[in-house]
Amino acid sequence: MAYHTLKQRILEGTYGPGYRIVIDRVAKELGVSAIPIREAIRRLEAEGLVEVERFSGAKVTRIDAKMYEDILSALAVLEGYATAQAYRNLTDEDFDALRQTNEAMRQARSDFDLTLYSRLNQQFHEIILRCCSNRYLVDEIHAFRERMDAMRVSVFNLIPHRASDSIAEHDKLIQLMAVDVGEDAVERFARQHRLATLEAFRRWNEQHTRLVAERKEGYRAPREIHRPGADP
Amino acid sequence: MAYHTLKQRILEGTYGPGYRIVIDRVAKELGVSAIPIREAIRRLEAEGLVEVERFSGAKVTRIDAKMYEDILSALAVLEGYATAQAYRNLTDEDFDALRQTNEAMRQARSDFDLTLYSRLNQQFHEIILRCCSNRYLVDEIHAFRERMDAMRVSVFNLIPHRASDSIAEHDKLIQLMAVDVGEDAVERFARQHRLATLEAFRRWNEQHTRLVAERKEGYRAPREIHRPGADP
DNA sequence: CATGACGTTATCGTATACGATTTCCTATGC
DNA sequence: GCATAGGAAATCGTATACGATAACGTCATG
Repeated sequence: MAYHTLKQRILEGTYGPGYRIVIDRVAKELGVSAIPIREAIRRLEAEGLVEVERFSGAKVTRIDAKMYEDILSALAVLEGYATAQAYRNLTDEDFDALRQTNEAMRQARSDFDLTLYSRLNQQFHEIILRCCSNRYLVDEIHAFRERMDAMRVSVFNLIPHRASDSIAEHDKLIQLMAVDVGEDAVERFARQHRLATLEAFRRWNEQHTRLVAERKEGYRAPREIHRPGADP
Repeated sequence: MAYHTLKQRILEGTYGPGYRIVIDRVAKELGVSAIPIREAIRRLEAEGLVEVERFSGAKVTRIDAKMYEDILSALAVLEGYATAQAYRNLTDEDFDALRQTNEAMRQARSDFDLTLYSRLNQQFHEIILRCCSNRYLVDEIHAFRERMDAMRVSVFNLIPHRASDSIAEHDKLIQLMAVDVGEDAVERFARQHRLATLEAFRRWNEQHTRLVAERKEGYRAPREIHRPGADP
């Protein structure tokens, strides 16, 4: 299906920011007409992943550092609240899973296995989020995270992970939830945990001075030369 | 344009929850082919306003009381945070505008002019929101509010407005911001202001016992009878 | 070399046509 | 009256065709 293919390519960075998706070319490549491609692009547009300009087609949305920070801080707020709503629903098994996941993260950091580390980090937060009964909130958080992950792959892939701090903070969060210090304190800590990533990003961004979003300009599809008599 | 027409009809309640949008009929009515209608529906799908089932077309999303509450509480969290981020950017003119708007709301309540009251209430919060520099957050809040408003029109239009409390709370919020009691206090108050609406809704919903979302079933487009030889 | 004009080509947006699928209506049986 | 089956009609999903528009390449000029 066209939608899933296009979305995946955007999320994994094959189509970088600013890249112009040529509808006819994708249609030909996937063996369908332009209509389902156009429908897919309308969905992606509504999700904010592409921008559609009339008669010019769809470009992958370009993200600057400001927007990255804006999304990250909005995400911090929602995650903080969701964690506070969720933690009293955590079972003993959940707490065990959290501790094991964080321990595995510690090991992944020692092994310098970034891919595993990231996956475990997601898993850690997912254990908590799955206990939040506000499904709308959870869906929004997932959508925000998806956007963040896509940006990270294509643009901000050199941001330091601050792994040591994260793992220690997970330990602290587990403790706060286990002793039930109250929703306010849990919310504040969980929010700050995410906001610390924002602070790390800001410091990194200032050091690098240039506008990171300008780097790795989206790849423009090559233009096929048509000559009368030439093979298609 | 098809998208705007369809969206407006959903937002103003012409198409209620569960209503099946018949693509060919709308296309004929608007004087276009089915293709732009389908594209519009894909956008609305991604926005959560309709649900698309393969070969059965699009139905306006049905909302139950739980989802209404979920959205409302997520909105409360975001609005609280946005207000805390915005208030130090408010000018003297902004504060004057807030006081005037709240005074006009007081008058509208005395006149029992619900439409004006609601418009002024939106205006009040918009004055604050426009001073929030996190544009992503503001866009999300607008999207949430849009969903809430659509639900209110079509399903929950008898919810009490708790006007007296709201106006008093606006006065208090203005005061808290003016004396700069700190972001935490402002955030907490602004969040609670919205959550009070949630509590009012819950009380009202329990009193009414029945599942409000079942009421006012979406209107199904009438079926046109085709007979050979009949005029189109 | 840079810029602007102009023509060609690629691409976009959507109408029409048509096969696939679901919905709806009618007939029949209990 | 109600349930079920079957066929007709409505509707959906998308390929193809084609006019509208932007992108691109080439050429002329300063």
